[in-house]
Amino acid sequence: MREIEEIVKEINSLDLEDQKKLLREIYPEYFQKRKTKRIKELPDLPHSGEVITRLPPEPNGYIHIGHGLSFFFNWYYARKYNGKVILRFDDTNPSKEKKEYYDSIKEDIKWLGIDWDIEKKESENVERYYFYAKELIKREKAYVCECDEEKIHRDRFEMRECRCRERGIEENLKLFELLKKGEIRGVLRLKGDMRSRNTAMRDPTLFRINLDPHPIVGNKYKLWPLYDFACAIEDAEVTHVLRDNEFHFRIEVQNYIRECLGLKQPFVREYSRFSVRGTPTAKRKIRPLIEKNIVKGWDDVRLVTIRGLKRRGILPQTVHELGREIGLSTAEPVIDWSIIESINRKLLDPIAKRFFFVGNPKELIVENAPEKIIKLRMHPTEDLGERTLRVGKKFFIPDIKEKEIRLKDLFNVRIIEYGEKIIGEYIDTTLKNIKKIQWVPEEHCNVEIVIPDVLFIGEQLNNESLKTVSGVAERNIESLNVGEIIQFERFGFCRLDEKNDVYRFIFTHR
RNA sequence: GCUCCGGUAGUGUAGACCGGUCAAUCAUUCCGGCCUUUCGAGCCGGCGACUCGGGUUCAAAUCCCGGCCGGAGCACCA
Repeated sequence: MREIEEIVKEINSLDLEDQKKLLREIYPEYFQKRKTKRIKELPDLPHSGEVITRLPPEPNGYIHIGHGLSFFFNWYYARKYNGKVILRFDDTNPSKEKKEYYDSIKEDIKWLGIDWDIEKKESENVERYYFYAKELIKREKAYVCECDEEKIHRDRFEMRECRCRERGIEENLKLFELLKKGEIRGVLRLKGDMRSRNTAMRDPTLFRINLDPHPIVGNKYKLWPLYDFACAIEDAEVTHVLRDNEFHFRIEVQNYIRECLGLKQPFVREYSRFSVRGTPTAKRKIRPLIEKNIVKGWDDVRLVTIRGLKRRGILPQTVHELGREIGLSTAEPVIDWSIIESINRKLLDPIAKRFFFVGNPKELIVENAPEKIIKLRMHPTEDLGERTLRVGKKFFIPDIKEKEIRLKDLFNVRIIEYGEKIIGEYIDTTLKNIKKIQWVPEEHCNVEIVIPDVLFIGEQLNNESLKTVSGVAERNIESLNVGEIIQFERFGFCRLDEKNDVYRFIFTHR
């Protein structure tokens, strides 16, 4: 070993060039550039046997891109390892769940291109939670506490154990039955560790009484499990839990509950919550914006709710790609819209039909223009079919200063007069190196394009987060269906949102 | 406040676990150029980063300690 040290010392005493020279002689491969081009994939996870993951939405609102990414990760690994996906509604709070959201969430998940093998609702599993609760009581790991909320709080803060903790098994069992009937006030608590540094471990509440009717099971139950308990039981059936670090401190609790009950422990992997710059995701932040009419609803195109993204023209696959890009990051990513747009553009470019559109148009009259019917490709390189345009003397064009222009794909025009209308004269069709402009023939559709921008710049509300451009487009857009995403050449990708006298589009991105 | 977690170009990300192919990856933004009957796509090039300070070591983005900054949690919500 001394020899090695001496050799290292000797080599280190050489200067860099000499070291390189020496290395070139004895180990030339070192200098060959290693190509590390690889497609971005999510890292492997430890697994053996069947893989089961879960998507756990609470049916209390619309899901957003954060849920979408979380669902994507869980779905991705289940599919990668030929496992199963459980869609599980975490609906154990009768005061918050709403019937309508069960379906809307399923629609949104389907739209994302994410499927599942098993669907369940925790609200339909309450008897099972009761069973395990009694089991915990029998193992002296849980007790009924009749203290009020405030005292429980204080005890927790002061790390003091409650006297309710000393009750015997039989009494706890009896009180638990009364709790189920709602005949006494109180909660079921876990015998955790009141001195734990993790406050979540200080005898957390497992069940509480809630008399509100539940959208699925109505008034069947008065005693409802809390998140940690229901989740601990349910997650014993999955092998991999991928979730954001909001739940970091609950892992210890849930693991402990399963340990007490002799249930299996899933593999847990956490990642950070992420956000999109200038765009709120939290319901409590979005709701006031809706109430103040700053955004138009949960599907507002400036939001990153799944509905908002869909309306804007973001493709489901873009969410998948974004998931691969960010990965199970433990930093706190703040995604720029440009990254979403760039991914989306690459996916959209080969499949979006092209049409002509002119914003803020001016009229151009070309007196001696030959009337004709022309055919144009729907896409410059892909085979998406053709479209026809009938052209005459009258055109709509953007405002120009040039003396000579070429109407793209048509002919050259010499400008004679600039006024309210522009008057021009037909030259010829030979391709010249002059400015090519977009145009729309006399037969046109009126178009409005809504252009979204970020809602917030820093903490400041962006007053110009929604702009509108009016203009005209070729009549061929009449054949489009609402929801189709096309490209208005030299303007950008747009999604048809509404088809009336005026065609309303949402600007997706350039 | 307390407890955890994190910090690589403007942004996202690879590398870190296992120190030496890192003179640091890929993408995005921005800027040039090429190509194109789209200002889109594509191609080529450019700018641009290891949070700071100490320590360990022949050698630190990588290991250790501390500061700074950011985030999360601290419910009879999930």
